[in-house]
Amino acid sequence: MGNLADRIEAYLKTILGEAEGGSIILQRGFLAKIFSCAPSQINYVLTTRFTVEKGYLVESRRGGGGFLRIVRLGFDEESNFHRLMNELLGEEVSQLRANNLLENLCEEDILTEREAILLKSVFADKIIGEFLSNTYAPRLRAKMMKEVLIGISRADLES
Amino acid sequence: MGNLADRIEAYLKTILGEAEGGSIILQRGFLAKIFSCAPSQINYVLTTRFTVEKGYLVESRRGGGGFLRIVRLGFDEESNFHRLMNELLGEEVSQLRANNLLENLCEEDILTEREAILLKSVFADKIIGEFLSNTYAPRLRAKMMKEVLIGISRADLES
DNA sequence: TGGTTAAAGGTCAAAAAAGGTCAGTGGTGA
DNA sequence: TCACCACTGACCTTTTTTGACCTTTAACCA
Repeated sequence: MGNLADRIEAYLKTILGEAEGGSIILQRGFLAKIFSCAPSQINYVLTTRFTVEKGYLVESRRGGGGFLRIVRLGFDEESNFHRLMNELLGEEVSQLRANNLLENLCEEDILTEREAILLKSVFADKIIGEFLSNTYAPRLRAKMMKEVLIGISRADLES
Repeated sequence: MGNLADRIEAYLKTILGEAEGGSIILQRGFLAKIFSCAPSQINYVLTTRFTVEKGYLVESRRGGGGFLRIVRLGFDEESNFHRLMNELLGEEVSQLRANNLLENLCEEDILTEREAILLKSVFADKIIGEFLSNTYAPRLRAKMMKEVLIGISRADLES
C-alpha cells in the first residue's frame, strides 16, 4: 500500500490493537507531524477508514489540550446487534457500506473470511446494478443484508 | 505472436507465475511506460486475456496510490467447476434450483453448511421477488450464483 | 471574574494522481 | 471486401492530498 492514507490507517490500527480497552487518544497535529502531512489528511483518514460501519467511533475536542479519541466497537452485546440492524443498516445499503460492514463482521469473528468474500461478490454493484437502478439496488442489498444477519443469529444458535 | 497485446500478456503471465499467492499488484501507468503504449492498451489486454473464463480475476483501485491486481483463480478450464460456471452463463436459476445447487456444493464439500444457509437466505424469492419480476429474478440469481463460484475459487487461494 | 489569546481541531474546495470507457482508426486474413 | 482484432486518444470517474479559512476551548492575565 503505497499511499499515505493507508499507512496512517495501518499505524492507527496497530496502536489500537495494542491499546488497553480498545481505544486510543492522540493529537491530530502530532500525528500529522509524524507522517509529515497536512493535518486535514488525518481527518480524511478518520472519515474514510474509521467509520461506524467499519466499527469505529471517533470523538474529539478542540482548543488547548484538544485530542482525538478512536474507539473500536464490538458486537458482543445484544444491543449492538440491534444497532447494526436498525441504525447502521437502515433501508438502503451501498456497495461500499456493505463491504465495510462485512469486513467489520469478519474482524469481529462473526463471519469467516470466506463468508465475507462470498457475500461481497453477491452484493456487488456490478451484479445487482445490472437489474436494478440506483434507487432500488441499495434497498435489495439492505434486505439481503438483514436476512444474512438473521441467518447468522439462527446458525449461531444451532452450533 | 509479435504483437504488443501478446507481449504484455506473456509478461504478466511470467511475473504471475513467479509470484507468491498467485496474484500480482502493479500500476497501469507504470506498465504502459514499460511497453511504451497507451494506458488503455493495458485495459485491452486485461479484458481480452485475463477474463474469468480464462481463470483470472482483475481488481483495481483509482486515485492516488491506485493499482491493478491480477489474481489467478484456482481452477483450470477443464474442471467441473469451470463447466458449471459456463452453464450458469446466461441461464436462469429459480429459488429451487439455487437451493439444489447450493446443497450439491455442500455435499461436495465445496461450501460449508453455514455458507449454504446464508446464500440460500439471500437468494430467496421472498427477498428478490420483492424487487424483480419472475422474468428477471432468476437471471439475477444466475449471475449471483456465478459470482459465488468465482468467489469460492478466489477464497481458496487466500487461505 | 471576564476578556483575550493561543492552541487545538473542523470544513471545504481545488489540485493531483491514479484507473476506466468508448468511439474510431487501421491492419489483416478468410 | 468484410469482419475481426489491436491500438490510440479524448474524455470521465474515483480517490487522495493539500491549503486556506473557520470554530471551539483551555489558559492566562488584568
